[in-house]
Amino acid sequence: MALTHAILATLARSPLSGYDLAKHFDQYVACYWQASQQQIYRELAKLEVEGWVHSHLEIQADRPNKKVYEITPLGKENLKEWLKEPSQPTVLREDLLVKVLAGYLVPKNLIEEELKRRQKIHQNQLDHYRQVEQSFFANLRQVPLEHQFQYLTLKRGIRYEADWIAWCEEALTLLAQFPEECSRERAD
Amino acid sequence: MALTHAILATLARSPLSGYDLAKHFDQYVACYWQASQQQIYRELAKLEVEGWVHSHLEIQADRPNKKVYEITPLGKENLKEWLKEPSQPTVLREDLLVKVLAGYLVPKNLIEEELKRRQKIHQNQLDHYRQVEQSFFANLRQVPLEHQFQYLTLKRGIRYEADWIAWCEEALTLLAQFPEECSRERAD
DNA sequence: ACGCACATGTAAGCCGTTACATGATTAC
DNA sequence: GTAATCATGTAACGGCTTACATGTGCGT
Repeated sequence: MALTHAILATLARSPLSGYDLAKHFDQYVACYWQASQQQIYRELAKLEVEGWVHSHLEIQADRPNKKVYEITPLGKENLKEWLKEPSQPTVLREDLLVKVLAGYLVPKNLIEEELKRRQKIHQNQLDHYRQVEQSFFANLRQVPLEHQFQYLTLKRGIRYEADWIAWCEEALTLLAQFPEECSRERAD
Repeated sequence: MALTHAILATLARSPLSGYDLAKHFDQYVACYWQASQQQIYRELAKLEVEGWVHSHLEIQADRPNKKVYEITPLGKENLKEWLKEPSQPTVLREDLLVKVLAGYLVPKNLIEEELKRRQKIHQNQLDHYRQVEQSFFANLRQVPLEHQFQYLTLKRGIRYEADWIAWCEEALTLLAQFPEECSRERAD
């Protein structure tokens, strides 16, 4: 399981509370690892039992207190060991493609609208990543090494979104050439 | 849940046994929906209870008998209804990117090797998809409509793999420019 | 005799999703 | 006063993975 290591890898860069981790994940890690707040809290509790992280309460005057988690030397060792293991490509499960596969069963414009909707989602995400790129990685050689590695992951996110947009465009073009007959219902 | 609909969508094209479904998934559906044999068997049992598919035993002389599943009109209605619902992008969970993020903790060549290994995996998959493209979709306008839609999904798979390869290449190039210091261990 | 492809399942455990629960502080 | 943000959790359910279990027929 790798949520464990996604959290360890993030904490290795700087200590964070569960809440801040969740926000960080949403902003920067989402392009390759999505996790809910609930998952993160549960996982942190486990990690602490294992001794891979430890926490201390940070008293805040103006806000609710927070529990800040830090990676332990043991946790860091564990993370390094994990880095050495080969990793497998993710299993893919993409609803939209299943819908495209069965698209001949419904009116053509239904699929077209769905493709356009989807294209916009990826465009928004791409815009977001590009903005992060501009703000934090404008001059790559002057940022700390950790951030240079982070930049590689951001690049992956950028490509991923751009690739989706390109496919949507391509699919829409091809769809336009398909015969209209798909919109007709058959008796069955 | 959409394994249900991935199976219905496949059975809508032609009846298949659980075993054949699993093989078909591996060959053609894997680029957007991966499912194990176990999942497929279990799901088929559920689908039959719901009345969305029904099965009959096909006696085979030279091989073990098989249970062939067909979609029912009710199942097809259900599938069409599902097609009308908007779908969300998949959640991503990519180990390799977590490893890249924490890559500064281990010797540089370790990450490089992993990237090269990964690039090969995607190259192999891409080669496979291109071969499917050549064999089945050489002249798109002469294949039945169902296959034209399937072609769109294959195109997604092709892009996906090509995109991974391109990113690996890019990441390797950038990595080569990173300082060597990452290979040094720090006292902590 | 052995391994492989064909063929169908069960069971345990883990992980992720969703809903629920609580409570403080800030801004309007 | 009420909505939003900050902050931390618990509980139930369901799906997915992994391992196990069983058996046929073909090729070598």
